[in-house]
Amino acid sequence: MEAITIKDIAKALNLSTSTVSRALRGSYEINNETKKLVLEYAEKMNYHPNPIALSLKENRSKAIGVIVPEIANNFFSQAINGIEAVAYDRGYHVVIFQSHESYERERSNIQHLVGRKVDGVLISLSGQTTTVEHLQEIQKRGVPLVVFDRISNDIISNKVIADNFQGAYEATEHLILSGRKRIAHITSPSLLYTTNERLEGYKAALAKYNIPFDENLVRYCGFEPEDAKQVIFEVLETQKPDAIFTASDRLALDSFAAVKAKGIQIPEQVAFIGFTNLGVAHLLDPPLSTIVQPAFAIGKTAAEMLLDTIENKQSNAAVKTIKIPTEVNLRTSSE
Amino acid sequence: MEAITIKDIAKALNLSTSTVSRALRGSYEINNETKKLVLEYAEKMNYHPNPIALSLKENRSKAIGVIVPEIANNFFSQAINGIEAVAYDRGYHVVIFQSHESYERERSNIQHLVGRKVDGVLISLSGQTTTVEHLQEIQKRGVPLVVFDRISNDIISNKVIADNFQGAYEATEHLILSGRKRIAHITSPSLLYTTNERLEGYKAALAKYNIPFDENLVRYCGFEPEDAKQVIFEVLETQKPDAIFTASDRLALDSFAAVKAKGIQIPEQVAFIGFTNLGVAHLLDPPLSTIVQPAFAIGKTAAEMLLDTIENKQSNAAVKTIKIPTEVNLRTSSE
DNA sequence: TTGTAAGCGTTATCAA
DNA sequence: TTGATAACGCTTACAA
Repeated sequence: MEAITIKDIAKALNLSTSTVSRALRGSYEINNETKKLVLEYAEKMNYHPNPIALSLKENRSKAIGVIVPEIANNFFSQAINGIEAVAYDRGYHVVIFQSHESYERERSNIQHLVGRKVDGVLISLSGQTTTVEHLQEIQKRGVPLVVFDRISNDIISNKVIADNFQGAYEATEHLILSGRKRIAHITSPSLLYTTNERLEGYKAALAKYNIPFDENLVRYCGFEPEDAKQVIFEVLETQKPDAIFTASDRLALDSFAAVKAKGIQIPEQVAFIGFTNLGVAHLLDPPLSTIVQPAFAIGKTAAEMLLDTIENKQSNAAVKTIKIPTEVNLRTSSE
Repeated sequence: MEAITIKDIAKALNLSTSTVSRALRGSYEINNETKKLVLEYAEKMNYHPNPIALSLKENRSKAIGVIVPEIANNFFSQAINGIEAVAYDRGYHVVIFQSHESYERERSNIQHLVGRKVDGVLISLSGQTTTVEHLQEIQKRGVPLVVFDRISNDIISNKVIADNFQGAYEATEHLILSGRKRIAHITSPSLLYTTNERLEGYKAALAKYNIPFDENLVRYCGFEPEDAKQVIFEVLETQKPDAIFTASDRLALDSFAAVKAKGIQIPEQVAFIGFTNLGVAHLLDPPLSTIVQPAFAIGKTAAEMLLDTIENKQSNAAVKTIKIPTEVNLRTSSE
């Protein structure tokens, strides 16, 4: 069951490989008879062009590379879902790598991908990434790049993110309108772009209702599970907030558990949350309001931008940053 | 910033491409001086062999294909995590496709992958797949195959699954030991292999404690969200179970919500559950016991089997099915 | 309308 | 110890 090649067809039909090649791609300069002959034989023998040979010839692979911190994370797996959907429709393959929040691993992944001659790269930066030379490097090589969600101001490229400002604003406003004044904000590391956007949304809502911003109510938290517990207990103890606004499902659940464990009265809680836990937020008591990251749409949009760039190769196109609205599900506790 | 090739090195150093090639791979028949010269220059110019050219030459791609029903599913994204970990360590790339539970899409994915000349395929069958000709086809082409989780008896190949029998047995036993007698089992479609394994585990536990098996307590449920609700309400109404054992996190949460909504007393509930919701099961009231599918280990094991097969090409190796134990977290409600 | 030949980057065979 | 050449599968000038 070895795969059949153009050469096999040529031999069988007593033609040259070039004639067969042209016939297969429907070139106008080929006799209709010959064309039909070739096409029928190819069909019969279940011929498929060898994509590796094509890649070598044309110096492209019809594959795109995706680098995410962790695949097993609702947000990223949803995003990959969106990416795969677009790629499949447009005849591209998706090659996946994880950086595991490591800068070194991310560099290595990039190397692999450019070595593999992917036609473009979609990346969400690792938590440790502070320099973007590796990204500039692939840009210099002419490989199109779209950065999504974990973006950086240092790299000039197309970007896609959730509208974190809007989500944070709406969520904070909801808490204020339900009577809360001391709203703790437990969030991701301060150097992430999204962290800042959320903080600004939070601040803007406070400002609108003339509540002074108190930085004692804000806590930045790394990705280690241990960090979270400490930070949460500490802010609950020392600041006595009357609501909590957390920046991830993990932080949301940890703070929820902390509230329960301490028997503290926190009737309102809001979380930036991933996809799967959506079904659970309203089952908790008090129920969690959620700000759902539009992960699928982000992946889809990023992939579309990338493939458009790859296929049009508009060198004049200006880079842009697209913000996708978050979906805010507000729930008030029935105190 | 075009990539540098062996030819460039040869020209620069006034050598032939074959000499350079040999020097780079450290062939013993090359003068040490020359070798050093070449290696240093290659290093300096940041030379990397073109994997596509290698693939064409060696008729392999150092890439494996993965087909799963849905990426954005905790179980599968965890499994892909395991797959990627192994693949990365062993220098393989992972190309991802989703079947979206569609047989046609699965066929198409397989076509793409063999067309791409992947060195092997990892697949978890779609819910609609009832025939395995497409898999036999790739086996005929000599492409190694490992089926994981959603397996089929019709295909003869290496397989990796969770030990669903053991998990279901332990969970059911736990419910029995906490005093339950009418344990409803809400599970996946009856033709899936795992569904049957779980049912057998459930039955075995009942048998051990002399509780007669009552098929009225068992409900099979498709992947449509609508199916679930109906089935759950119906079994709660008509059968008045005193415990529920569900086969997925979705079913678990839906039944939990149903119990709450109806105000029914179901103090014990157990679920086969994915990864992320783990953190939430104990926060519910009553808490859910969980049977965690060892998704990462399944992916890892499957990938290892596949790469071993690819690299050893032992044609004499008998196929085997590996069962990975589930992790059972038992929680009793404090009635 | 069809064929010949070169080339994509690499390695293997054979010759020098 | 090194070099010339063919080959992997395909496309495309250029020739016929």
